[in-house]
Amino acid sequence: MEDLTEMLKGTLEGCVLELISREETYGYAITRRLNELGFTDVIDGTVYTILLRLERNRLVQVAKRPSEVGPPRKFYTLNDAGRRELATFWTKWQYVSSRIDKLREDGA
Amino acid sequence: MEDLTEMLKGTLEGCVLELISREETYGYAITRRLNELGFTDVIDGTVYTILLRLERNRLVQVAKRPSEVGPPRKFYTLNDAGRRELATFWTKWQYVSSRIDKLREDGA
DNA sequence: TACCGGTACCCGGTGATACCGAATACCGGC
DNA sequence: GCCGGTATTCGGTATCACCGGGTACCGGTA
Repeated sequence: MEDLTEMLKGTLEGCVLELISREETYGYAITRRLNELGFTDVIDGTVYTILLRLERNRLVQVAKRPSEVGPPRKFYTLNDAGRRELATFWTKWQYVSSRIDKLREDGA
Repeated sequence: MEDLTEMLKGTLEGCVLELISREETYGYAITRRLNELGFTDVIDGTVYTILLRLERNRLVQVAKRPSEVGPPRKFYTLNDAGRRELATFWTKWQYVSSRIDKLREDGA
């Protein structure tokens, strides 16, 4: 699928939040997971900027732990603010996507 | 619904294309229509920038005609390139929205 | 020992996009 | 003559995903 970057704006961060909410995880693994899920062109640099933003906005808890196969990993967990943010993200997504689908179908 | 601007990035232009494809129309009317359709906070300034972009990218045909209730209107119609753009927009939307919905449901 | 690929993270800068605020202008009615 | 509704334009702003490069840890191999 050709360039989707503009369409991912505002939604990619929510996807990352969702993945973190499932289980404690780290940037490299999140990128891999997103690629598997069809977001094939999302690269690690993008995910790291999102993670740093989440950290700056105090939506996540961070724990650095060593890895046995490479440099240390930064593991992320949602805090209460993060869970609220995730909930409002899905509310917004539901709202926007339903309106767009509606506009597409009966359109006018 | 609170601030949706980030989530509309990359999709609002497609919505405008869709509305134009339905019938020849102009900026002010498009804004009104979008507001009715649930995009309540989208303002005329935003729509006009999109329209000028469509014009610059040669996706629309433009015809300026007088109005009986105000200043002249710029009516827009899709050309072939515009129709192709609209088609690829919906393809992308289908792709992205289905992946996000999937990620939400069975998530991992 | 030196190198290389895979793992893992960070940072400065870019381009695209929706939004904001102000300005211009046409029109009818009070 | 002013005000609200109609109609468009423009310069500037904020945010976001992306790009390119850099740093660093680790195991295997030549």
